[in-house]
Amino acid sequence: MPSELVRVTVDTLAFAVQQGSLEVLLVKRKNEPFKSFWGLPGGFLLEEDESLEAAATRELYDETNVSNVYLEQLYTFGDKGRDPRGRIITASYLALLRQEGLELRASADASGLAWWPVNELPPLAFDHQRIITYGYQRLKYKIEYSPAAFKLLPEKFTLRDLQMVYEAILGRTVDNRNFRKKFLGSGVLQELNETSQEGSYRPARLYCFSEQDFEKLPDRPVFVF
Amino acid sequence: MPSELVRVTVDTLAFAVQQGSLEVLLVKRKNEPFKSFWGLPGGFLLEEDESLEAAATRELYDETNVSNVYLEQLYTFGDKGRDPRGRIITASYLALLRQEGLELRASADASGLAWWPVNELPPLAFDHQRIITYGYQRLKYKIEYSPAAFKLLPEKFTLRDLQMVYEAILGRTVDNRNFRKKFLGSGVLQELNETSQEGSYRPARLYCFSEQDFEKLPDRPVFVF
DNA sequence: AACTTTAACGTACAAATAACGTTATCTTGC
DNA sequence: GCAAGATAACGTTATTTGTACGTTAAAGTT
Repeated sequence: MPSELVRVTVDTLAFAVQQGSLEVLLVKRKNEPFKSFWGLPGGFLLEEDESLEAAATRELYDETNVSNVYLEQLYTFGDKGRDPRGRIITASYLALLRQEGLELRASADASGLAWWPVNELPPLAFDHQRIITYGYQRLKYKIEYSPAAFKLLPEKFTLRDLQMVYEAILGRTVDNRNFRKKFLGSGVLQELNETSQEGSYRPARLYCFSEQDFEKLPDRPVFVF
Repeated sequence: MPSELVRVTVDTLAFAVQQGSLEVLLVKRKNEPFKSFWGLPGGFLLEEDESLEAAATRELYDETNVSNVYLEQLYTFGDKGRDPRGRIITASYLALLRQEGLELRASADASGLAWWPVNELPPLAFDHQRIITYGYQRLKYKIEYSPAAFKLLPEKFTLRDLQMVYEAILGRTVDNRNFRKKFLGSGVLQELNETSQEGSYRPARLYCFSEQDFEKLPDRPVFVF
């Protein structure tokens, strides 16, 4: 039983919503291959016994200074020709980031680090466009049957903030009144005794999401609009 | 940028439905590690530039003689300790098999090859129980929003056959009349001018599924019962 | 106090779901 | 040939959910 050795990388597709736009975190490459192209943060598996998710976490931290994020495996790409250096398999991960408190910092082997709107991406290195397309689709499904959207929001948020996340991801507007009704009736929102003073009009009530309360619900709510 | 080399395997979780029972195809291992344990058909990535799916197809053929099947990537496991030989990453695949025309044949390095009911599995090698649990869950979701169930049926089948596939996978009975209504109204079934003479009572009409017709539907049907 | 803007609540019809009942068609056995 | 038994196939109703709207409330601004 011959066991060929393989080079394995991890790549992380990190999303955040800012001002109603769904954005992807990209790194500008300083070295070949794909020098000066933008790509996903990621890199090779290192030490013996480093798990895939640990490698994704490490690379994301090294290349962007982002830590403590939600990570979920997307898909593993191993097609011939996806990397000019030969067969390199990559395990891709999805990360969902809260905008608040991020302090981006590029690593030494990057010439840039920036958020890009998911619908206005530059030409990308490797098959990273494919990974983004795949992960974007996954995210669209995910917010419909899981509370993933809350991972993109600060701890306290208004119903409007929540709706903007859904609209940014779905790429369309949803009916404001039906949106409220469904979320308020689902039992996943905890009403706070605070209001937000964002605009200069009527302040909106703040809510928070409780993972524990969510788990206790008799059956899983669905958030389709 | 040091690039550690990694051993990579593929493992395939093959399902079939027989007599109303959802079964998993397992191989009894002749060699260490986990000698004489049952496990999923699979093995190491070989030649340079063999894709993951190609390797899964090859291993499934070599170890079970099964070919021409639907394959879909499940998840890639790379935890420390999942293989006693050290860090070995495995990409797992889901296969859906039609019972008809299968000619199982074990390879030389197996001491057994058999179908096992998904709910009565023996102790399994590596983390294969985890892969099965994961893939079983995926299959449950999959038949609700895709025509995956048809991949487990012969080309011509009765509504009863179809319902038995759903019940075997969901692990519960569903209302016969609502089941018929939803499928007949969904537009995915093509009625044939033939009947099935299975039992010794009233013959049932045969249907077939057309992938092309399915694609043409205005919106995707959902098969939740 | 009137105006503007966002927040929050409410209503009506259509569609889908879920839980049932009934009729039809075949084989078997008398 | 006909009743019995079993599966196939069609139908009905109440309830829930979805969808498309209209209305009122509360803040700041002028």
